[in-house]
Amino acid sequence: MNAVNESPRRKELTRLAAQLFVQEGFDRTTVRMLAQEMGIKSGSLFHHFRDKQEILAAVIEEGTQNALSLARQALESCGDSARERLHAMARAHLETLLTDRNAHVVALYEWRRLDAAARDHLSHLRDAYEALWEQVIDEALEAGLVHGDRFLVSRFVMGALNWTVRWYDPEGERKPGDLAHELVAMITPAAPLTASESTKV
Amino acid sequence: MNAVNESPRRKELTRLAAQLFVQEGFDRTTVRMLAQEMGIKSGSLFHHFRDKQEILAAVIEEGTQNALSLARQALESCGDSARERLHAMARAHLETLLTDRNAHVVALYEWRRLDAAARDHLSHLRDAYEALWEQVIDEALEAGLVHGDRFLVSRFVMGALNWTVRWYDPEGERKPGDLAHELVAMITPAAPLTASESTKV
DNA sequence: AGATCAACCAAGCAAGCGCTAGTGTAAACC
DNA sequence: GGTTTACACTAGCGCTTGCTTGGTTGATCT
Repeated sequence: MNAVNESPRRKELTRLAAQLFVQEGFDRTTVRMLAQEMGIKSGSLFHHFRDKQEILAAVIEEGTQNALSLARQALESCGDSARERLHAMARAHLETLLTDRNAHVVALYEWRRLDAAARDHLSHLRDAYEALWEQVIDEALEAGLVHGDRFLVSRFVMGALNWTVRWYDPEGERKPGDLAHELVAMITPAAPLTASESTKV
Repeated sequence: MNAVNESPRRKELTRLAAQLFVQEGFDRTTVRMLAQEMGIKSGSLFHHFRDKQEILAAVIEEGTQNALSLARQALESCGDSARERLHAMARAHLETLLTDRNAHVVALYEWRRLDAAARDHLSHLRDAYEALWEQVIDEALEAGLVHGDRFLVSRFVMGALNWTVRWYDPEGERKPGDLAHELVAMITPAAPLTASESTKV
């Protein structure tokens, strides 16, 4: 009912909605489908969410919050070198893309379906996340680890990472840490790895 | 009427549809909106296309065909070095992303709305395009221009390039050639440019 | 014991959807 | 000169959509 309400029930419903939104797309997912997946009738759905849009906003907010806190955590617990921090960010990004896959796919594909108010609110969250990235990229540039335009490098990196939802297979052999390692290796001149890059959580 | 029909009229309608699909998304674009944009009534639309899905398929096919032929052309008219070929591919990719922006955004975002038959047909086209990329990436790897896993490198590069539709401003100062140059520079160890990279069409 | 409240349901409304049927008309073809 | 073809129209069918309304239930609080 309340927009700020974060009851466990609502969280669970949000998780189910995310799954359906990924399977069918937001527009093709009807309130009746959502209700059935949740084990209730379509009318009851509007007790938890004001309207369909609010469900979408809840899904995206959940995913973005998780990404943000995971990234902050990763930066706190990694080493100080620019290379380690870059690797930690990439790895955190890929890990949240894996664990909250549905929410992030929805955020990437259905962002435009948000109404103006929700988009405004959520873009602040996203900006906070991207600011972390720009900071780490800046450090990498200053350390001479990466070369090029600050704006372009961060865009290219974000693109490479976000594109992974298209082809990454969580059941496969490659782990998020491996992908992060390969990406960092690709954009930096060859240099020996520090120990923490292959072991740290 | 015919699916293979490529009358100028149909091409123009396809172009208009692409624009609307980008603005509103495929599902939210009604046949009445499409018809109005085309200056006809909604019923008349089904003289040109069997159903709404066929319009989507036409939009995506148009864009992919253009990308494919532009890429082939670029590879034919560029130098032989791995670096030049990589740059030419990236530049061609960005140029078609610019000139056929609407069609490509639709292809990226609305692919899943295609029915099985259309998806099957179009995925062959897309595979042909991606094969060109893998070939160029292979050459770059063999030449020692780029290091890393063949599969991952091509995915990362495609991601970085396709992500540009999110932030690239065609009115800005950066040209497709500049972006391609920056990308190639980012993923290859520092090396002097050949003359053709900054002048060739 | 009475009041409150979250959570749900049955029923259905008004609007909009993709698409069809049947018709008109002007140009192109034999 | 009659037939065909391309392209457009009007009218509306059958269905689905997001959402509302009014009411029931069972747990919790006072």
